[in-house]
Amino acid sequence: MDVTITPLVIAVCPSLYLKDPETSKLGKRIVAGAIDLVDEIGLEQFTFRKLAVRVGTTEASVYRYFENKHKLLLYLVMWYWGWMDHRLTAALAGLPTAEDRLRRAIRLLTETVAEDSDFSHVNEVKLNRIVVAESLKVYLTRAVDEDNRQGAFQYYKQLVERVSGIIREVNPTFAYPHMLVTTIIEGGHLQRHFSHHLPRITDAPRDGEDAVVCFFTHLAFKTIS
Amino acid sequence: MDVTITPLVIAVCPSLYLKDPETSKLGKRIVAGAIDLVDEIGLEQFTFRKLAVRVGTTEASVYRYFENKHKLLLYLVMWYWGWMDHRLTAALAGLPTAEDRLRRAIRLLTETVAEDSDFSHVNEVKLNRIVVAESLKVYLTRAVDEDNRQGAFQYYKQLVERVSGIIREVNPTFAYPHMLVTTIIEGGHLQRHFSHHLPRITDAPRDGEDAVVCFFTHLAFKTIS
DNA sequence: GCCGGCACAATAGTAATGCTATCACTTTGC
DNA sequence: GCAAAGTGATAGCATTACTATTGTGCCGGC
Repeated sequence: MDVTITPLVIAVCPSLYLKDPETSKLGKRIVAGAIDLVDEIGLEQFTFRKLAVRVGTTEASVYRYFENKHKLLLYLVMWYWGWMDHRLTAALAGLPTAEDRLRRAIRLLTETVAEDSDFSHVNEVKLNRIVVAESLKVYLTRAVDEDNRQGAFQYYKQLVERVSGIIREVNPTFAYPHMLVTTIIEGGHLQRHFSHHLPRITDAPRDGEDAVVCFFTHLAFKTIS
Repeated sequence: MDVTITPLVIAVCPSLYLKDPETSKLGKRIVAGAIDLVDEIGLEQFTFRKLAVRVGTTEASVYRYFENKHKLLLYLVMWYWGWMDHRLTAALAGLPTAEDRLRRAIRLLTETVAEDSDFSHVNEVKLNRIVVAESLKVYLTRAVDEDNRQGAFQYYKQLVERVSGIIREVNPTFAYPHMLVTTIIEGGHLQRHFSHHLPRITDAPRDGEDAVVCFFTHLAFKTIS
């Protein structure tokens, strides 16, 4: 058996950084530290000064890698979608029917990431929490159009396109595959967030299953049927 | 015919303001000015100093009404949900079947607000755009739990509860009515936002209909069937 | 009509944040 | 061994978020 670990290379759009953090030790410490710190204190409280202290460097050095905290968040979120796209591809490879693949994809997209793959300096469990709690802010900005023009959302679009393709396989006449995919992804995050903070506007799980996964699986298959 | 205009009184949770803006001329100018300004420049660029200049008052005076811009946004968003709840109640009153009422509710919640009712100092068209573009930030904050404990989200919860009730009328065995409602509301906003800024991850409307309204109506009825 | 209180204007000021600049030292690549 | 690049250290400025102080006009109560 081949035990070579495929080096997980996720090439985030260069417009998101000034200097590629993957190319230096400090860069990786900055990314890893940012994930720790945003997960701990939230994006609002997060500043480059605090990050610098945490990582044991200076504010100016952080600014050599990232323009500002919005770009850094965008970098993290798009890294996540690049990673998720790899994961998805691997998980769906062996599945025979489009229905199976769709079911598996929805599960992967809506369930909580439970274990750190330890491939890289990135802690995927923490990153998943960040994505759930903060990633929508990446789109809800005046800078969306500019970021979009620079190709920042490429990995996200690619993943949405992939899952839309599966939906079209299941039902070629369904008119809204993209809207369904983004509704599942972002709706999943939101329901996860609500279940922690505003439980009264969500619903209890049935049969000990994960309510979010169940709900969106049910919703998807019914909607495209 | 009775031409008395019911004065639209929306009592937003007192924890959201320091001094009720409804009780003074300046308070109303602050609220109206905030809606104009956030709609124009977005929440990120919005500051109390700019608002004060726009309204012709001072920063310190604005701070007498609202603690900070997050609370002010929360005030605006909850005013919107109070207003929407009134609207919904009025629009559903005459409809005979639960299906009709659900269909109407989904339309009201997902379509764009096209005309300013002119009842008040609040411009509902602009406020609707603000809610679409910024309201999710109200929940995606470390302060959610505290805001929630103070009852800030009351109007939102009330509206979710009302629509959930209709869903239960249509299908009493459906397990996830709340999740479905919040998915429709917030998903609707997000799709509307995406259609303006990231059209490639949405879908074109069919038959000249509004794609967002169509999609969520279809999704809802299929999901609960 | 006078008085007290309130709302607001005007101004000042502090601390934190976001971001830039400079310079010296060290590591790395050739 | 040298040039170039990367980093640390420090300083600094503009803006933001928020608070405090003081004076003035207005309004209602007596």
